[in-house]
Amino acid sequence: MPAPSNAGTVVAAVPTSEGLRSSLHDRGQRLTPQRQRVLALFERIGEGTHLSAEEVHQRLLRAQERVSLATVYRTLRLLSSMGLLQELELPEGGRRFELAGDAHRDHHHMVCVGCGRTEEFESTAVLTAGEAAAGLHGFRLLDCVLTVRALCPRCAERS
Amino acid sequence: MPAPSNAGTVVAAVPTSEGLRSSLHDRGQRLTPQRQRVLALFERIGEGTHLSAEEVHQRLLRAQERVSLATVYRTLRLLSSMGLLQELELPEGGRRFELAGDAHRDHHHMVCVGCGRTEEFESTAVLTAGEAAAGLHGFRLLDCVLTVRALCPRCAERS
DNA sequence: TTCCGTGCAAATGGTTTGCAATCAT
DNA sequence: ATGATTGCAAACCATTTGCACGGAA
Repeated sequence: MPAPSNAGTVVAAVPTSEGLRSSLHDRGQRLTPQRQRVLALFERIGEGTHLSAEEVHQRLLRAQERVSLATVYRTLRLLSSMGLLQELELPEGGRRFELAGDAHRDHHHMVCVGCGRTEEFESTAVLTAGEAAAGLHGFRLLDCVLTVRALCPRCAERS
Repeated sequence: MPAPSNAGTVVAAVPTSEGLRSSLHDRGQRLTPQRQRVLALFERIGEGTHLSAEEVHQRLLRAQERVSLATVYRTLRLLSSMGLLQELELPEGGRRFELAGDAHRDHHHMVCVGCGRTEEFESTAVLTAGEAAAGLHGFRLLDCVLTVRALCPRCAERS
């Protein structure tokens, strides 16, 4: 299922520990090992993967990095509010998060309602449409997420 | 082209009691007053409005139509699986439902993350993009929902 | 030293489910 | 009559929160 889309030339605009530290300080908050661990996890796995809070917790445990589940939740919310992570609303599971990047204002999902298989794709047309709608109502666009519900070839066959 | 519906007589695109009855019978299920009431509520309010399970329950109570909350949940799931309702995933509140119609393959939402105000808009460009993506991966498109996260004029001002 | 952040456990709130009674067919 | 459906309440589960301790600044 690897979409070959994630071609090269990705200039890391992703905050590392130092960037994260100053961002937090600007808000009167602190850099903690837990926060570093959560962000580092997302950086490690790259932009393509969506994780639930539970999955983040499990992966950290597996990596010998102890972070309580409650803190995972708090940190996911924090990093999202800072714009470092993006929250997704996929039809299937509950809340999921992925690393935010500039590319993500224009990064969409197609989910098979039969088996849950998810493909990602990009489309500037969608972003353009979102901006048009925002302008029309005087809104300031933050990001737009298109979720295409569909049947994958295998599931389409069975129905 | 999902939901081919009734061939021949093109009367109501929206199944009324009779249509609902036969659809249910095809699945070995029954037409009950509760199911009629829930569907009728959505038909009454039209396509534009999204209701949570709790809101459906409240509205039915207000209309003197007693349906337990548990049954509301069961019925919403049932009607969605039949394609009569469409489940939305708006960032703000939990699950919401609205009447499904062909128009909804191209019917999108812009949500203010500050106050929850929601505007709807249409864009054929989005549907086109979704179809392109579906074709690319061999998927069969069911519908596509674009959620634009944004700040409404009022909330934008305060930040 | 100051308080922000963490871990734990308890609380929460939306959604689901077991079961006996009820109703559509 | 038969089995699907309902209502109720208890069960569930993901997420949030109160509180005391520990650690960044």
